[in-house]
Amino acid sequence: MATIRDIAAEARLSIGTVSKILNGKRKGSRSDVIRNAQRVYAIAQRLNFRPNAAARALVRRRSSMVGILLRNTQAHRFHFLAAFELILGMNERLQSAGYLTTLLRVGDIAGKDREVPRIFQEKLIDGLIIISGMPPDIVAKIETFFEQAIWVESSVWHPNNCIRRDEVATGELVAQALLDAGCRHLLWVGPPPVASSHFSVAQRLEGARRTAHVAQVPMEIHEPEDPYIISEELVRGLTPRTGVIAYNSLIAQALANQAGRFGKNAGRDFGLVSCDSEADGAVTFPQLSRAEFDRFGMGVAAAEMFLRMQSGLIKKRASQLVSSQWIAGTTLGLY
Amino acid sequence: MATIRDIAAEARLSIGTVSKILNGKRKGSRSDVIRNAQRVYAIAQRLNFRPNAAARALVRRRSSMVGILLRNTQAHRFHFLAAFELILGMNERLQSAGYLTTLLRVGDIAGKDREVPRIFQEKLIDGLIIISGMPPDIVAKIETFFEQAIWVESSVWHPNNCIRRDEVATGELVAQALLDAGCRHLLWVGPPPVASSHFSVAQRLEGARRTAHVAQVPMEIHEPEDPYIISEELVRGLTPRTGVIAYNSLIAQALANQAGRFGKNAGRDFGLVSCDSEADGAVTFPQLSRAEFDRFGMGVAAAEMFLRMQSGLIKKRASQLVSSQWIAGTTLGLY
DNA sequence: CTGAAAGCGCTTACAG
DNA sequence: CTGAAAGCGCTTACAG
Repeated sequence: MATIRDIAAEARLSIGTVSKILNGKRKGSRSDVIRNAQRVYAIAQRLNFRPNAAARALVRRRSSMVGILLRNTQAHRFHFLAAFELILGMNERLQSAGYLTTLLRVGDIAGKDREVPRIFQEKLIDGLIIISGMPPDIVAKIETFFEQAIWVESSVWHPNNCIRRDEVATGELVAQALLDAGCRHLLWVGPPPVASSHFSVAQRLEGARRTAHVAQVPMEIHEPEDPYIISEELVRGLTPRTGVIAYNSLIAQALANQAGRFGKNAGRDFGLVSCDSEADGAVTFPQLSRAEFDRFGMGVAAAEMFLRMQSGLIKKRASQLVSSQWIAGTTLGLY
Repeated sequence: MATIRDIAAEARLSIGTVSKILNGKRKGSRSDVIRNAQRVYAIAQRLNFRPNAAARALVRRRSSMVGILLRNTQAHRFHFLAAFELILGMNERLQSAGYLTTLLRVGDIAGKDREVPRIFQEKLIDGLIIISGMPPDIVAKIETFFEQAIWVESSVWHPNNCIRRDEVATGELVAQALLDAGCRHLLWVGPPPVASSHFSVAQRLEGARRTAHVAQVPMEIHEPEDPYIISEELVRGLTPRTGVIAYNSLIAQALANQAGRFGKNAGRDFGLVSCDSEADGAVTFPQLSRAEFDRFGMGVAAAEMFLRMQSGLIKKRASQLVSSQWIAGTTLGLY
């Protein structure tokens, strides 16, 4: 592995000078200066020279690395797939700003058994981006160690440094669409709310509930243990006046599949909307009327937030709520 | 930010001693030795001390970081979602071995416009894990800069350091299942093969073709521009003796959706299998008969390969082919 | 512009 | 065990 010292020796220059040349810190145009630079470039290239990032980080006092923290649990696998789009968005923006991203996953079992991620044991990253909710002890650790943290789609919500989807508005949006289409009663199908639920579970329902309330339309709530298993009874109860609100598009797809078995079609025999749109859903179930949400874009926005924070231009960055977009589809119901 | 020097000052010990204590490099039991250690621990804790990773990496001559290289293209989004499971598997294993993973994405546009990822410009990672195919110029760059590289699900296939799914066997597996179920003609539905196609496109088809050939059963091939759009004509042609082989479960789901509109049911009115099973598919279309594949597990295996390589126990690690598993489902067809 | 020197924060032979 | 010293590979004031 060639070092700057090897280049200096070959070029018969000091390592300081080589460093300056390689970092473009000279602007002179004297012929010997130019020639030195060209010699150095040539040697560096021939030797496959690449500066040692650790040495650089040490002297610059920053690593230009950002950590992306995920929760490491089996139960969150779908959320994880969605998280990937966020991550790719962050990666895109951060990579182009010269940052490297490192994926960190933190377990769920609190206490001594839990392996403490290396990131809490070493000074390594310049800052942290946290995706989704975290257990309280992890949140506490983050707040002690990382001044520079951005919370994305997380249960943590401060006036600053947070970004998340406006889930209440999403619930309102889809419920209103069903009402506008003529539905006279609503039916919510979502996962059971538990303490560790993602905030979207409660907020989407809350938004739908509000809208139903204002319109004085009744809303029934289904929160089965496994929301992807749709009961026959539920399907039998569907009428053209029913507007089903699925928490996400997987539930919507499962419901449409099950309804199909009983000869019922979403859009013809009942109304169906989803609060969310997973990547695959847009391909396999494009007719689904739904609220969509640009996760990649939010990743970019979160990275932007992070970069501004790093630049020190502003110590704090006001939190952002991101709106959903409406995708009409054909499963809305009667007009 | 506290450094080891701060601790040394407070503890009235030399920084070398503090370093040794913090790294558990002493085993004496003299009372003053023990007391020193405890003082140092206490001070480190109080000061929120974490060793500087860059300094450590510099002196140890290794960063304990692994790069995971992905291809950055719009066209690969579905592949990317699958890649995430691989990544999580790698991350799991590597994190527990004290490695940090950094996500690298490399663009598709060759030539000067393409931003050279920082990873090719700095000495930073101990090794690289490459996921999926890469353009030739990138492959060349990797081979010059990284001796320690593992190729995962990639078009690159050497006798060593590679791991991928056995796609020919997968094609054989699903085709045989249809034949065993009594299908008398097969129908392949997949993406059009182009130069940059993933190797699985050609290999799955190849496997199916071989099996059909051996059984002397005809096989028709559909490779529409957009394989997720299933034509009415195709659906009309389906009979109980037809065995449809979908390249992946998204295509299978799209086909099942479209067939449903014409009152045709997979498993009753025709046979349907998928060569692959995306995460979402298992939830929304559990009845689908398909070949499955543990991506997380492959990620772990790839990480394992990497770790052995790093440990230097073996310079090269023989390449591995991973088999698919058969998930029976109910869409197979007549018996 | 160029070079010698100090220093980033650690680890690790080497004496004591 | 402990401490002083060298060194990991760079960057950057400071003189010249």
